[in-house]
Formats: sequence, structure tokens, C-alpha cells
Amino acid sequence: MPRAKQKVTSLQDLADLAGVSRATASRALSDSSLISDKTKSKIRSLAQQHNYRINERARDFRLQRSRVISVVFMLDIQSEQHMSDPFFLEMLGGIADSLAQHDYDLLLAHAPIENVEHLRDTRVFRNADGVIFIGQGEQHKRLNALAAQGTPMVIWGSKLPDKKYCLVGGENEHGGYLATNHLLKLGRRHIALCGRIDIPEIAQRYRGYQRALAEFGVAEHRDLILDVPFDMHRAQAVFHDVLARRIHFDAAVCASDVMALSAMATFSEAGMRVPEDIAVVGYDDIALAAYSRPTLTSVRQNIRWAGRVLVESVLGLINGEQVSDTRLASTLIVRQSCGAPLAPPPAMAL
Amino acid sequence: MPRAKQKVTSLQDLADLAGVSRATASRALSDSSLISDKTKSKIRSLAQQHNYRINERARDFRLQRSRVISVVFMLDIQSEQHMSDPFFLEMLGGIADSLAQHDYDLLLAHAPIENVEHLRDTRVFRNADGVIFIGQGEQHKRLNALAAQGTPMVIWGSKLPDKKYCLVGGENEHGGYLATNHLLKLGRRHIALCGRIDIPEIAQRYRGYQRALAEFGVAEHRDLILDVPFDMHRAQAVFHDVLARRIHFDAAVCASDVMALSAMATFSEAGMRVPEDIAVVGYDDIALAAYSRPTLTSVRQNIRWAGRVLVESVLGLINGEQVSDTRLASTLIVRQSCGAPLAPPPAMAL
DNA sequence: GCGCCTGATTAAATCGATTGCACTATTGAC
DNA sequence: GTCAATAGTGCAATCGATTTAATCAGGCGC
Repeated sequence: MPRAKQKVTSLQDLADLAGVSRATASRALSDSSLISDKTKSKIRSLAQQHNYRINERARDFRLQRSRVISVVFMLDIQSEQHMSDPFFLEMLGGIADSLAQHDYDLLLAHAPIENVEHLRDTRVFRNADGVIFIGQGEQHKRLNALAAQGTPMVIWGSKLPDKKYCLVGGENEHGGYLATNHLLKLGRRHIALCGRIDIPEIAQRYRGYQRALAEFGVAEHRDLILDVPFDMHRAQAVFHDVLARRIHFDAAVCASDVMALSAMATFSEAGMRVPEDIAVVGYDDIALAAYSRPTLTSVRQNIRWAGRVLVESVLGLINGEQVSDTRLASTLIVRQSCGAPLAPPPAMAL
Repeated sequence: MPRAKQKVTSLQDLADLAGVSRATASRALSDSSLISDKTKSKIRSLAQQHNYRINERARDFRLQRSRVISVVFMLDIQSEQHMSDPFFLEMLGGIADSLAQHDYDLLLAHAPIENVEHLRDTRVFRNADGVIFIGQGEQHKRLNALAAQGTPMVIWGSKLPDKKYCLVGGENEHGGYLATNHLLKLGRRHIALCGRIDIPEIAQRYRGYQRALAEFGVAEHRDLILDVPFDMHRAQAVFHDVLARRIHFDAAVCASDVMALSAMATFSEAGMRVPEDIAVVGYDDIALAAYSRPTLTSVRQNIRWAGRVLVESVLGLINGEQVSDTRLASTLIVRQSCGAPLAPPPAMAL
């Protein structure tokens, strides 16, 4: 160690130190077969000694890539689903884990979006190798236009006519069927469907709902298709209103667990018993669902797995593979079947 | 439009089109005073016509910045708090909103971390202009070492001796006091404190807890300091165990709302009435807290505001400002005071 | 006509890497 | 001894911008 160590920041510094050219240093570090073993090990050990790490930004810039995937949460004004829904966190966690495994980073965009096409000129697109959208919102056509640009992108949502983008989604029709069938089997005949059926995914669940009703020979009542937003507080207002209008129903299929919890709270506050008077089924099976009292029955989507599939799809597109759409199974989680012998509700235990 | 438009991707293309040099084009777009108005407007309109947008990655690379802030969730093994806690989402949302306003992007890192110092050589640090840590975990010293490196970083946590980093945190001592005082005023005298007091923030709340007890002349019982992890399922196991050991208590101060919900579920399942037999107070006031039955009393931290403060602090550091620590007020949210005249619990309403 | 000043523009270096191609030894075949 | 093949390195262009310092043109005074 003859000379004082001074900061080795660039490949050039390292090359000078080793007495070779920048090109050789670069190749040595990337283990190119063009470089002799002797040179490689010399350069490598020098790098180690001087605590040199390659500048990934410079490399990525040169290679015209970023190793970043953007995740866009489609919180549009219509659907009013908020980031605070645990569903999103679970999804985000799944995506983040999976990206980390592939040595990619995650850029988060969650601003409410009126026009996704504007994203094209933001860092969300320019600075990422690919984009994952959570939800289609009302932007189907614009998503098509974006996809036509060629940036690898994958969307969590449901299949729509003329779709030109790569899609991953849950089996919403089946999920809607499961929830409704469950309630029918428990003897319920006046089952409300709560959600926005103009959202594609909910529309599909609606079809499952209809199918289940048909199987039991139960007629559908338009009054029972309730236009409930995802947002908890607004949902509660709608539920209040529904009760005030004295619409008769003995069960509710909700579009999310948060919505279901909101429904349960509203109903029981109004003096109705859950599930005796009104049985409620949620969707997503978020972790908290198991801790509500009474515990919530829910249709589970394996959200973390969904995150993984989304990531693998978008990375596949980046690598130029042919990636096909994926549908993930839904299963019904019955934590406490309504109508079955229950532990008595807490306050009755006296 | 004499010639067919062909893709204008770089500044060079634009300059060629305008018959000027790259330098002039660059300056024209950045509105430099060195360029004549005539030239400026010519170049600008050409850019518009050809739909040219500057390549931000190249610019950021040249300027040695990234306009990205990394957010690191310190989920270490000790504390077992999971991403799925809505607290995190709310915090993340606050940070993301605020960053968007300042035209910064958010890079998410959430892997469990045994040694934060390793982050120094990852894109989390190398690719960001600044870093926000959520929680200190057990890594106080290592955070100090990281901060010494000079990268702007701000941490959400609590004040520790020898702290060398910039800190934003809640008033934990006061929060712990509020929760305990509330229960004492309701006549409770056997108040459990649930959490990990080796986590700095919880330790501070513990001090508030002690102060409140002292004010009421109530002796502290070591048995009532319960070592409960943040993770819902493990928390439930601990609560079960506590009940099995027949430890007597009539109230619980919990370290998070999720923990409180888990406690409520466990207690009522065991046949105890909440809040009559055991009153529970949570922490954070997450949105769902209002929808549990009975509704949860909670100490609110204004998490979204905290996110904003974190962002403004780190941006301040980036701009070379002197940034001081910040403490955010806690307030107690009593949605349904325990012991006060209650709407009768749902199932009793018959 | 010369020199000087000013305002507008450009040439070239720079950020930190990768990589195609050219170049130099060394070796082996004949 | 000559030539070809091969292994190992280096030169220089490139990614797309910013910015310092140099250049150029025009106007003005004398």
C-alpha cells in the first residue's frame, strides 16, 4: 500500500489502477470470456480492495434499460377505491417481493388518473422497462392506445372486447357465482349484489351471480343490484340509504372485504343481526377479515400470487417472449358459515 | 410539411431539424437567457410539432441526480410488523402524494432487512437522491453509519441517544399517556400494555403509560406489560396465552389498531365482553378502526401528514438546507367511550 | 479600416459505463 | 521462415443530455 488510497469511483479509475484500459476493466467485471483469468482476478481484487461498485445508473443508461417496473394504481374517480384498501397493499407487497427476486425495482404511481395516455411522457413510462396497471378503471381504450406504443405492460383486470394488452385477472364470474351459491345454499333468497357493475370485474361477478340465481330458480330483482362505491364512508352512506328505503334483503354479496365490513357495521348499528338477519360475503379475503366479529365469509383471491404472475408476465414481455393472458382461481373462504350453528354473538354470552 | 416526419428522439435530431447546434436546442428548451427569442420559439414549436419530449433519464444522468426518493420499510424480524398493516399504506400514500407534488418519484424497498448498511450499494441508495426510512427497527447504529455517508436521509421513528440522522416521529410519550389516562378515567385499574417495549417508539409510549398510572396513584404491574408482536396471528397467540394464564386485567393499550382488533376478537371469542369486561385502545386510527364492532377507540397519528413532513424534510436536505427534527402531535379519538352510555351491542337489540 | 464590445451560437468535454472493430503477440502448421 | 489462426487488449463510438469556454457576426467609435 504505497500510496494513499483515494476514492475509486469510475471504471476509468479502476482501469488506471490496474494499468489496463477501461474496456478491459469493464469486461473483467462482467466476466467476459475475452479476458484472461490473470487479468480478471487482478482487476477484481483491486475493485474489492478499493471498495468499488459499478455505477448501475450509468450502465443502465448505456444499455437503454432501467431495471425498474412502474406500478400504476388506477384509482379513478368513478370507482372510488382508495389506496387505503388493504387489498392494494397485499398486491403491492406481492409485486414488490417478486420484483426484488428478479433484481428489479418498483416505481410507484398512484395519483388519481383521468387519462392514462398522459403517462406516456412521464417517468412512469420513460424511466421504466415495463408497467403494471392495477385495475382498468374506465380507461380501456386508452390502455389499448398505450399498449400499441410498444412499452411492455400488463394489466390486472378483466377481459374486454378488443383488448390489445396483456391481462392477468381473477375468475370473477366464478367468484360471483361462489358467493351467491353459498348464500343460496344457506337458504337466502333475497340476495343483494353490492358494487359498481359498470366496472368490468364487477360486471363479471354479476354474471356469476345471475347464473347462481338461475340454478336455484330464483328470480333476479333489479332493486337488489346496489350501486355501492368502494370507498368505505360513501359505501356506508349508500347502505344507510338502502335501509331507509326499506328494501328487503337477507344477504349481501360485496365487491370487497372493506365494503363488507362497512356493510356489517351499518346493518348491526341499525339493529339487524349479522348474519341471522342479513348474511354478508366479502371479496379478497384480506387478513383483517378473519378478525371481524362475526368473522367475514369471503371469496379469496390469491393476491400475492397474482402479484407474482403480473411481474413474471411483464418481465416475459421485456424479454420478448410471447406472453398469454392468465386467470387466477378464486376460492370461497367460509370462516363461519352463516346459519350454521354459531358461537353466540359476544354480547349474548352473558 | 415537405418531408415525411421521422421520429425525433434526441436533442440532436431536433437541433438538426432547426438547423442549430445541440447546445442551442438544449438552452432553448430550458429557457436560457442566452438564446434569442426568435430561436427559442422556433425550436419550441418544432419540438411540439414532432412530439419531442426531453429524455429525463439522460438529463438526470448528466446532472447526477435522479429525482427519485427511496422509501424503505424497516420490517425487521424483531418487530414482525407486516406490510399488510394499513398503517403502512396510509404512510406510503402520504409520501407518494407529497413526492408527486414535488415531481419526484418513489422507489419502494420493503424486503426484510437484517443490515441496512448493505443498502448503500444497492439501487435503493445509488439510484435515489434521498432515502426515507419507516421505522428504526434495531438498526440505530447502522443508520447512523449510513447517515454519515452523506446521502440525504430521514427516518420515521423516535429520538435515541447519539442520533446522527434527521428524524420525524410522533409524540409517543404523549400518546401512551393519552390512551392510559383515558382508561383510568373510565375507572380501569388493571391496564395491560401490549407491544414490544424494546422498540424505541413503544418504549416511549411505555413512559407515558407509567406517567398516567402515577398520576392516578396506580401501581405498575410487570405482569401487565405484555410482549405482543405486531403480526396479527402471532399477536392472537399471545393473547390466547395471556388469557390461559388467567392474568387479571380490565383494559389493554395496544401498539397498533391491527393488534387491538386482534385482541378484541380473541377476547370476545373467549366469552369476555368488550368493552365491559376488557376495554381496548388502539394506535394509529386506521380507517377500518371505525368499522369494527364495537368501534375501536384509538390514538390518532396523522399519518398522511407525517408522510408529507418526511418528504419535505428529505427534499430540504437535498437542497442543502438545515433540517431539524419534527414531532407530530397525537390525539385520542374516542369513537365510543368505554363505559359511557352505549348504544346496546347489536345482538342485544332484539 | 481597425479595434473593441456585445449578443448569439457552437465546439467540445463530461457524466460512467458497453461493445464492435482494429491491433499485437504468441503459437502451431507447413 | 512465413503465414494463419487465436487469444488478449485497446481505441473510439455510443447512449442523450448540460455547460464551460471559444468563436463568430455585427455595431460603434475614432
